[in-house]
Amino acid sequence: MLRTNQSFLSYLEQLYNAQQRKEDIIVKSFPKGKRLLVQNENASKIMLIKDGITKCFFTEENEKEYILEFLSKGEIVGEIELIRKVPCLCSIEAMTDVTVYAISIPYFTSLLKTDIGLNNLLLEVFAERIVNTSSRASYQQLYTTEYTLAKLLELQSKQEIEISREDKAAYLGITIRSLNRALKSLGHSK
Amino acid sequence: MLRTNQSFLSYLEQLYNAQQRKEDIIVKSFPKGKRLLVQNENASKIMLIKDGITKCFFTEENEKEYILEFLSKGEIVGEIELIRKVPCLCSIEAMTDVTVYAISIPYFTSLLKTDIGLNNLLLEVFAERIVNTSSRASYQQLYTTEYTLAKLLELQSKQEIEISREDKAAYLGITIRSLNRALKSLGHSK
DNA sequence: ATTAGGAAAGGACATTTGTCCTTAGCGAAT
DNA sequence: ATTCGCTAAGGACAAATGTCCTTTCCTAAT
Repeated sequence: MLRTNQSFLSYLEQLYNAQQRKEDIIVKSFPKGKRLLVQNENASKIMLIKDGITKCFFTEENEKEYILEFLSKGEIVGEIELIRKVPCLCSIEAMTDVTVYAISIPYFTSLLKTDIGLNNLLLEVFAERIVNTSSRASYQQLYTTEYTLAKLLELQSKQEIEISREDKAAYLGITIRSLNRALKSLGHSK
Repeated sequence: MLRTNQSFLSYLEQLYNAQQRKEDIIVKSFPKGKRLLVQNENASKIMLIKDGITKCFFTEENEKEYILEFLSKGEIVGEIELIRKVPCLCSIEAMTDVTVYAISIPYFTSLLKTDIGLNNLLLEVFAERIVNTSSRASYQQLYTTEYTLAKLLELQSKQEIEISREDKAAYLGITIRSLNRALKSLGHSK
């Protein structure tokens, strides 16, 4: 649920340190609450999270939010949009202060065409995401809220994140009211 | 919903015709109803659909099915499991008679490490799948059944597939009973 | 300490969805 | 044509979820 990717982070640190001109990859910071990417807008950079925690979420036309995943160290954002040449599918918001490696589009494009190591790393990331997203879609449809909430709480307790009730509800795709009921029936009344 | 990929198909036809030893890629057939991959079993080949229509679905522990997508010409299966080195996440079943290019694991692995063209094709496929799966997960959670059913019917009418009621329900993650109700309220009573 | 304002939690009702069982519809065999 | 048997559709009730509004709780100001 809180995704990280140490090998991708190492790979990018290497690229960052190796560059002569310090223009292809720069380090950027986002304070808590700021958005790294905004849904429907064009991404100006590909970013790889160096530190901090973000949430990746859709805002549907009916104003409801749906959180896809929580992204942390070593996770990349904006690359899907570049590959498919479309505006941002979802927003990425800093849940803590965040720093990123911001990679220029032309540089990243050239890497895509030449660097098989990057390609392999990306394939692994994508494979992982497909597995997560699709298996979550499946069990959220087919199981009760209580079951999926229990799974979320379990995952949360294994990691160090603090997830607000709003975010829990948005992750489960339910209302706060339903979340409260489910929490109560799981004995997490407080 | 019915996914196809002409460029990947052309790419593979080229590889198939180019091979000296006719062992790396062979053509295989599956009659309607047969499974190309079975959930939780290990895939012995990577397959690319040459002709026919398949469905890709999870079977959850509570016996319910959830259809992720319908795959046709040029779509690849088994590659995610290879990349992540895990057994099949879902089953792929032939909805019509199907023929595939079956690629040996060692050959595909070597292509992954050397062929940037294949890597780029795969990245595009993966990006597409992530977009589809995640945006579907989002609106299935946040919109009414009627809305998503209407979307399914619309997509179906644009393509040439016949989808049974069971499969429609499995695609929407709802029961047949709910599907019937939704169909009636949309005026598709028959 | 008291009170006012605002946000979070919960009650009540409406709507949706699932389960279970009955009824209707259809094809095959006689 | 009639009946048997199976499958699909729908009714009735139960459970789950959403909406709306009231109540409770917390904080800050006096």
